[in-house]
Amino acid sequence: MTTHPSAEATLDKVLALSMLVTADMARFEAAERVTGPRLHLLWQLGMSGPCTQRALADALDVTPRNITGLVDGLVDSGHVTREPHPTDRRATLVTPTPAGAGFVARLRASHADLAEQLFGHMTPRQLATFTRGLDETLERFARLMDGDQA
Amino acid sequence: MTTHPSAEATLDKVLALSMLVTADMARFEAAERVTGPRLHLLWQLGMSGPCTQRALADALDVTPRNITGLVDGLVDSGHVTREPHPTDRRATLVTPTPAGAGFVARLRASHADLAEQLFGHMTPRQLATFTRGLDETLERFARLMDGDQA
DNA sequence: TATTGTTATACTCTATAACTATA
DNA sequence: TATAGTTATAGAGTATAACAATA
Repeated sequence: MTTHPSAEATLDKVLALSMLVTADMARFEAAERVTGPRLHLLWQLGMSGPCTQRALADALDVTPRNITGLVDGLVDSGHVTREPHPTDRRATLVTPTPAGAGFVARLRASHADLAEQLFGHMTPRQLATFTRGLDETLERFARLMDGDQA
Repeated sequence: MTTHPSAEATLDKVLALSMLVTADMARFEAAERVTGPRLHLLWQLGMSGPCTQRALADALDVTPRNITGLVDGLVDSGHVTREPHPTDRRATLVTPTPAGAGFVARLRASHADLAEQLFGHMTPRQLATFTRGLDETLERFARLMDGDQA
């Protein structure tokens, strides 16, 4: 009954899934009154712990000027504070407030919940098979990008 | 050797794939000097054919005011023109120029090429298995969103 | 009255360039 | 001299609200 899918049909489904994940994230952002780039910064901060704006600029791959704006917004919304760097008086340590830490915790919980909703029903074997397909695709992508740079 | 992946690890890989696809698209946009939202509009226009700004606003799920700005930019860059609607003098028909049509053709070719690069090496059976995993995940997502609305 | 698209206004994200304070 | 962060300036995308022309 099912004819074999074309590579293009499969890519379309990857894109569709990507859009749905993005939409789910947008819902979380709207509920928490935090924009995408600010969420990204908070997520990074949750992984790294308090760090300089320069480090955030490198991690998020945006300009230092951009980080200034994002941190300004997150200070206004009460998610982070700027603390003095203990040894370098030029630098500031962007530090989560309790509200900011709570946000990151909810974000992590939401992430885990989505994973469970999407994949929790699969048997370990099904999940392994599907994940292997993802791994292969990610590898192909890595090779593709290496090739284009060379 | 491979322990079974966790649902969360699999979701992380879906997100990683999503980011790579987005990065690939960004490269195309930069090469063509067209921004993401304008590309989206042109893609939609390629599917629908010439249509009103109102129809584009509905299709892209943005405000009519926003479409005005996007079309302004695409008129400036020579990708579309505003033509009078044959029967409704309030409306305009956003219409691709030859340059705009060429852009959409290149976008489609790029899409097909990426699909081939990512999935062309898989056997029909492997591709079918992987695609089935995607289908299941998309279905779970659909159910999840229905449930949240109810 | 309702609809199409625009003007007016405002906010966020993004970038480059010039500048200050510190290393 | 080099680095961390800011001010200044600019452009794109997004939204709401008020308005004009037309249906």
